[in-house]
Amino acid sequence: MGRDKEQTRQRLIEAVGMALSEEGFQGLGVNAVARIAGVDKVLIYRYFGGLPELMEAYGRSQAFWPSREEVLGQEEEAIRALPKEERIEAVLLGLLDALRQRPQTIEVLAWETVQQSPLTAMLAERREAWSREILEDLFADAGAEDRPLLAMASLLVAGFQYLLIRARRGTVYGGIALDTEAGWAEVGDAIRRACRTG
Amino acid sequence: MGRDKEQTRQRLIEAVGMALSEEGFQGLGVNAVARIAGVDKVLIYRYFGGLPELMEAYGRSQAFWPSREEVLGQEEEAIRALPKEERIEAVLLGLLDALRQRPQTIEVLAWETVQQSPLTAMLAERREAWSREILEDLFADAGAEDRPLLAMASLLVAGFQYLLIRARRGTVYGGIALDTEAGWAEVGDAIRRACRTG
DNA sequence: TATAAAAGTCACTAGGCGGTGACTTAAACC
DNA sequence: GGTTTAAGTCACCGCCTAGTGACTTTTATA
Repeated sequence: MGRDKEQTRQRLIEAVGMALSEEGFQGLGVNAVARIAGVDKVLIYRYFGGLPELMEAYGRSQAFWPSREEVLGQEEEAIRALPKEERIEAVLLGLLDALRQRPQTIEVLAWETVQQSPLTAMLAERREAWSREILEDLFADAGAEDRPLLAMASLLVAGFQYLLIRARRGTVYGGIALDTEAGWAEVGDAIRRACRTG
Repeated sequence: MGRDKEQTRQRLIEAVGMALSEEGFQGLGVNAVARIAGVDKVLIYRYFGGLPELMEAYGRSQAFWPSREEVLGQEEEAIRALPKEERIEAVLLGLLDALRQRPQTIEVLAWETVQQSPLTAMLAERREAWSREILEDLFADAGAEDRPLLAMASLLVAGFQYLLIRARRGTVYGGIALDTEAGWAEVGDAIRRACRTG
């Protein structure tokens, strides 16, 4: 390959994503990333300062969290017209589907549970910002009396995120088969059931 | 200390628990465990065969999951008389409280999400067996039509387990303050709300 | 075209890890 | 009391990691 600093930077950033999907965050180190990028590891230090900064660049380059359109689909206006409970339901189901398409996000979520790093901190902050944004956008009509509903929504998100994390390696959790579509359909039904509350 | 093989074995097993609570499973290795036990690491190999086997002994020595009495408290008979939804609610709230008292269990749960090992497989199997047992014991009257309710229960358990895992390092998740009693009260309310469903 | 600056390579250090063989020391038993 | 056996210590190995300094090669520019 030619000598192109910007391209090499890009290769390194992409290598982080590859390392993450191929080996998980466990096998993430300067040596592995450099090897995957086909580049000398010293360039990680020269171009980024170190692995944490490279990770941060990777974090910035990726859309870890789905857009509102991706979560809500085409029927956004219809969803806005729904009562709060069903709106929550639609958001949660959309988010679950969107996250199932994002193995790298799941990997970083798993990472967040065991390590503090600039990347995980940034991602956590983004996630909180994302939920605040969705909240203000779709639930502008929510008041203090709706706080329990929103707390339940957070609990449900926590639940299926945990299941997504476990599904990477395990196959069953609490009787739910995480490696089958039927199992995830049960999860969807459980979300619906929890939201249909009064 | 005197030369007492059994006592040294015990010290090593306890050291695993200490290492787990003090440094998390990340800082878990033969060197760390031996240092904490105040013992030479070679004894880990001599007495157990290696770290995995020592971990297994630790796994066997610990009651990671609370007993039925611990989850249900004194009012077990009263709970048994409740309708299924409220029974589930009582079990979930009891389990949440019990797990909050068990930092080592939380640590192992976090571990399970990132590593496959004979030990984590064993612990996962135990957890599944535990929930099957509770199910058969407290929900013997449940049929196929109650499966959605039980799936929701699993999702809620997954949710608060994830929050417990995150609470070790993070402080807030989805707007819930994980480092305050008020935050956990919100979680409890969310569980109640989800169970009060038709 | 000569030169300077940047891109990329290579060899090395220091330290932590899991794991092992050879040793010393204490206890148990005849 | 002397000998055997097991408990515990120590020094070391090979491997992998993060990180660095010195080197070569290419490119751009004067």
